[in-house]
Amino acid sequence: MRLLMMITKALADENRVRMLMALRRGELCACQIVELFGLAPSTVSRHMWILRAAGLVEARKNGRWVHYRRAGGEASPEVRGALRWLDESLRSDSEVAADAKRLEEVRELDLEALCRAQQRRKSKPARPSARGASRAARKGR
Amino acid sequence: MRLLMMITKALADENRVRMLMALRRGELCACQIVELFGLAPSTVSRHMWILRAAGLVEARKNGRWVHYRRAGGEASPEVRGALRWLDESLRSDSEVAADAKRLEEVRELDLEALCRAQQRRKSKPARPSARGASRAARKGR
DNA sequence: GCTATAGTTCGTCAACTGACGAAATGATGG
DNA sequence: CCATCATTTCGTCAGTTGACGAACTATAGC
Repeated sequence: MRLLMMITKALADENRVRMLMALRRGELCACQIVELFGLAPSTVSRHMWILRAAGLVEARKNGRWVHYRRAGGEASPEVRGALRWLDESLRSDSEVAADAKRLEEVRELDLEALCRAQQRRKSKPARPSARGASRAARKGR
Repeated sequence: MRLLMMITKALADENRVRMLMALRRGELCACQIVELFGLAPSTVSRHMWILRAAGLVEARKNGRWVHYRRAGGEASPEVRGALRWLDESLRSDSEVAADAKRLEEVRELDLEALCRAQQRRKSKPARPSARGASRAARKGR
């Protein structure tokens, strides 16, 4: 029961379900998921932690990047059953299809370029003339 | 996606999952569910409303009693798939088994007697010598 | 070593959820 | 009608959850 409840709670959030569906075609880097859903990196990290704790996804670290993929054949029957149910239920879902389409575009971007773009977006709201401000502030701890 | 999320949110509570499993062997009256789980009637009512809204259970009103049963063959594929997944995943779950055992005892009780017992439990915490107190208070609105 | 950077952890806040009791509803049976 | 009683609806409260930004960790490359 405990594992099953971890799975149902993990599936009880639309973003997490969409993330699982986005992983259907293969593994994704964290920054690609950030880009696809427009969420903060910390939020995506937390979502992936919940999915991992439930056994629904696995993570592979490669240098600075972390790649997530769905749990495979070695996963528990509960997990495999849940993923099968999702796939069957969302086979022709419009939101999932739209995500898949956007994902194709995201996949074509270079990982390095994608992360740099996110970095730029992060610093834009700050004062444009003070690029080093956040760095200086960090030093003062 | 919308129906699927209603289902996953409905399943994201352990009591609701246990209620669904308790309904596996056939329909149950609301007061039997109250007895089985030791929850307030209003709480059970709310849980059953959520399960009904997700299409997982159906209700049949018979006099003062409401009988709940699982959605059957006419239900959507999402619902049928979810119930099948639950049944497979909890086939040998100890909590579900314990509930089933207690349920056998509850089933043997007469419905009227069961409800009267709940009524008695409700008024016991009040002053023992003032049986009509709650009734009188209700009149004063 | 440093610096930059990809990702995670932590603290916080608003929104949601599950629990209950009180009051309302709706059916039964005088 | 009227009282009774099974169930539902409503209001409230505490606990949980999802979002974010700030700070931290770990890796890569100089």
